[in-house]
Amino acid sequence: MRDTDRSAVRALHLFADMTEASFEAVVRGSFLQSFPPGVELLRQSDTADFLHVLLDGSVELLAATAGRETTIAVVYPVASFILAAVLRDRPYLMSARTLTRARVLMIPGQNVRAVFAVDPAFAAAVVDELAVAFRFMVRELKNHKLRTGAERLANWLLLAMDPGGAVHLEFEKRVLAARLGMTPENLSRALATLGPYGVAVSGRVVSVTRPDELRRFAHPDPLIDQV
Amino acid sequence: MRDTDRSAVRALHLFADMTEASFEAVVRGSFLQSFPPGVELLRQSDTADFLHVLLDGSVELLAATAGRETTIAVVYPVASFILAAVLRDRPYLMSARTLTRARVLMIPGQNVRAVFAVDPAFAAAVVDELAVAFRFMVRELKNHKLRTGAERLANWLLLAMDPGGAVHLEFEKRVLAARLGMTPENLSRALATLGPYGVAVSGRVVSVTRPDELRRFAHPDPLIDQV
DNA sequence: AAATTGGTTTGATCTGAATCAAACGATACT
DNA sequence: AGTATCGTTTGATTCAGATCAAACCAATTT
Repeated sequence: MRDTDRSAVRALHLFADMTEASFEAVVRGSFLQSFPPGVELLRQSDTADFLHVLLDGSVELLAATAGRETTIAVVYPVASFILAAVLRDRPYLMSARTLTRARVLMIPGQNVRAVFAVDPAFAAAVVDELAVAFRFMVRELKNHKLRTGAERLANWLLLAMDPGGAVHLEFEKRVLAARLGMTPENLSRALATLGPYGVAVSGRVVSVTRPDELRRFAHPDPLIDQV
Repeated sequence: MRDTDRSAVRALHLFADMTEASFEAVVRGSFLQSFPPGVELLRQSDTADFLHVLLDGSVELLAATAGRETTIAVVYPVASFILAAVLRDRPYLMSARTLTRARVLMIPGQNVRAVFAVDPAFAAAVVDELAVAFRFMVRELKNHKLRTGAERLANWLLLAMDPGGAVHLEFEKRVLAARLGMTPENLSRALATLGPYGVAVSGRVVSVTRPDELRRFAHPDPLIDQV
């Protein structure tokens, strides 16, 4: 690993407080790798050999059964993924696929488990990360079970818009659709249904002209949307 | 706490490996309480003051927003709940309500966080519990997004049936419906649609006469259904 | 400039599930 | 025994989304 990468990794919440010796022990045998878009990083049901930490780009977590497939979450830097599988040394429950070009740090699961046992600061950081991940999953489940597609979209827009009310999509709409748990066709329709609440689309720019009205439609809820 | 309760609690996975001193520190200020059915143990958005451990009975975890409500999970003994909120000292994301008469051990969140910092065995158990909870949530999300109601029911029956193919429901069908994420009406219809695959209902007993056929319909998947 | 490509939008249809409403059935109560 | 109560079932309707299909549009290639 290059020195500049090393210090970037060291600064991550997960590794910030641990001792230098522990950090060495975790990083030994790890490798940092770049991937092009659309690469499958790991497949559900494989055994959890490496903890993955996303440093750049974006990664989609997805799950499949009986010929169907769904996006569970989209990961942005800096975040670890599949920590739970690594800690328990069990098979992955989800597959992971790069959406964009991505840089990923891969840490042998053994290292994580070994250092966890001896460095309390690392243990605390791991628990924190895991608790956040758990709560994220609960939020996602609530978002999905308690809201319609248009409502999920409205709340997403309210969070993503800049102070001027503009949202610049930095990825394809199909990706946003997957992230929001709907088909591209339905995203298109959902955007149309938000028209009367002051939402207008022009290519990759969505403008929210009457945020208060959109908020009334969206019913934002800190227990779901808050980061 | 009575001695017999004390040793029951001590035997829990979460507390089994910790030192006696740590256990004392966790349990000091905890209390064991019995509740009748239908009692709200905690409400979403309240601050997480107590870690709850269910010793007897069953508890429903539910979430609400904008006037809608949904069941997230049903907890059976012995299991902790809302561990993540307690560890992070953040508001609960879900409410909890007893389904049956229930005995619950309530541990001050401070105790959990304090002992976590000093007892590695306890820290390890906490992480284990949390990782299991996370993976449970992923499974639930997959179960819900990738399957129809009838399929969820079919898989539930396959897991719940005894070797003779009988399932004795020990709760009302409305509770099962909530657990499976559907309305009571749709549970009734789902049971009817499974008729051609050898499922017959008689009061609170469901019999599966042709398990292999039901399995073909259900597409059981270890990454979703396995415990 | 014409053609190809791939993402997006629009329209029509179909399916899964919620809702509304009424009937049904078992149990507890008077 | 008769009656209220509550959970369950059945039927009709509505709604949210997925799917299928075609049109559209923009960017790039030839």
